[in-house]
Amino acid sequence: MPLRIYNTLTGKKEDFLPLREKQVGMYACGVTVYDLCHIGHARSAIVFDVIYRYLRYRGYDVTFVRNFTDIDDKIIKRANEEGVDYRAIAEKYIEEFNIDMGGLGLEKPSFEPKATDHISGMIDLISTLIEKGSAYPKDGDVFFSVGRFKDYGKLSGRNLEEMQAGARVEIDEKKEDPLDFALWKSSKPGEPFWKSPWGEGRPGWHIECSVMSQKYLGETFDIHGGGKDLIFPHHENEIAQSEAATGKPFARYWIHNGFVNINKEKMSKSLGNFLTIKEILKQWHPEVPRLFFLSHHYRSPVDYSEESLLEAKTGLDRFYSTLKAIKDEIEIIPSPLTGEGKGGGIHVLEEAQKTIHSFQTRFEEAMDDDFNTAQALGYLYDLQRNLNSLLDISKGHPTEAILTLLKQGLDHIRKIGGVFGLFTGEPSEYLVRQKKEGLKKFNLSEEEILQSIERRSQARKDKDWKKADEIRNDLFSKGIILEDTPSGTLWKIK
RNA sequence: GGCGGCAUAGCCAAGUGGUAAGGCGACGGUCUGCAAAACCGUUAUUCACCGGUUCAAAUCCGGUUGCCGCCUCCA
Repeated sequence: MPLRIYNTLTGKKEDFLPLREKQVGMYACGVTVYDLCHIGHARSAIVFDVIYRYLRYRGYDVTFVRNFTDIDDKIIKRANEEGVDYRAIAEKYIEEFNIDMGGLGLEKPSFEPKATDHISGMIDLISTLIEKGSAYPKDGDVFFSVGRFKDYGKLSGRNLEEMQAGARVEIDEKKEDPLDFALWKSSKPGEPFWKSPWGEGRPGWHIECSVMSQKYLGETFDIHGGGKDLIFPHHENEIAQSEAATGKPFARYWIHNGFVNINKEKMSKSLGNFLTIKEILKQWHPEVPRLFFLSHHYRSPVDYSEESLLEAKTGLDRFYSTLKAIKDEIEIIPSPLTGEGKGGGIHVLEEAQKTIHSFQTRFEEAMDDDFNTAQALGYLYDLQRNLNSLLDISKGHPTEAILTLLKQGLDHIRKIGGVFGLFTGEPSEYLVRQKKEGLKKFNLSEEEILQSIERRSQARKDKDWKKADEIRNDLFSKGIILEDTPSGTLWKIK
């Protein structure tokens, strides 16, 4: 069964057949570096990170390009506000981007080109477009003539008449048609500029992606993606420029991720509900937002809320607990495998066997269906429940059969974790980290807790249940939950 | 005004023709001194509403209502 991808260009799920067998060229629009990245950038980045990882899991050799827009009106504005050179702004926010995305556990793309490193390529492309009659210079600016590109609107599903009818486009005297867009903008005094055949200026926004994608991936390549908001005009314009210049199809599969709302409201600076990645990472383990996003289909809008993130955290905690329990069972148990388990485990064993053996197929089926990570996670929860059942019947007396299944299950979780960027930490370290952060939050010391546990253990030995329960309730009110296990009393954060 | 999307349990969420995954929560049970954790069970005869097509519809078609996005910089 082939991988199927929903293609914005056709509005349908299509079999994914790359241009060259076993190789994929993929371009994702990155960010304009004039401010800190927010949770919406995080979603987009995570979506394409997982697509990148899954394609490689599927055996493709993937060239993944993600650009930086490092020259643009907003950057210039910011630089003016802060009284610094535009390059200082760009550099600063590229650095912050790298810190944030690293923090989220994103893999590095194959290439991360910057717009300003490709100005001459843009000038060449613009020249070609002028030669071919698709663009026209006017007083130091160059515009793309939308009316002369017959396929204009094919990505966003609109036609020229409609757009002109409802046009809210700024009327620019220089444009032959209000829908035409700038390929090159002349610079005003004091603005950064590059020399060009049309005078000093800077590139328009869309041209950079056409140039950089084609430079690293060829004139026609497999996948182009970004947030839904980029469909129009950005990606529409990229197609127009590129195809008008080369006469060949540009990107073959267009993938767009849905938006992030915050508490049911669109995230925007004016509403003041703008969440940066730094704020998220201060509050949550990086895999929490990841699990949260992957619990939804990448094309659906997603509502970010404290509760949803907490739910994701609960899920992540459980996975790590299961992972740790499995490791303990496999590693710490002394060798003679005399165990009989608890008995009555035949049914559990068979059930688990079925789930574990079919897991990989089900995972791949889900992912092959337009990267249905939510479905895949459903299977992962199934797997986890079965593994916990095995642990339950094993409890310190694993049989060969149980150990084998536990190991297979562990391998599966690890492998899927590699595709999803989840469960990358050592379970025990993850759990310790959760505890430490919880202690800080509740302003408690571990020593204090251990002393209480010690006193309670003594009370329990004395069968002084009243005292034991008092101590436990006291800790509970401070945010600590106790678990009595055969190997002693454990504690965790509420 | 134009274009597009969405509506599935208390909440979150998969599911595009074959009889409703999964998670959180809640309740009951096993275990436990009691709990916690884990496991088992229960929690949508039904997928916004009304029609239609079909042997069969959450899924397809038409209509209604409600929400959202895009058309301007935006992940």
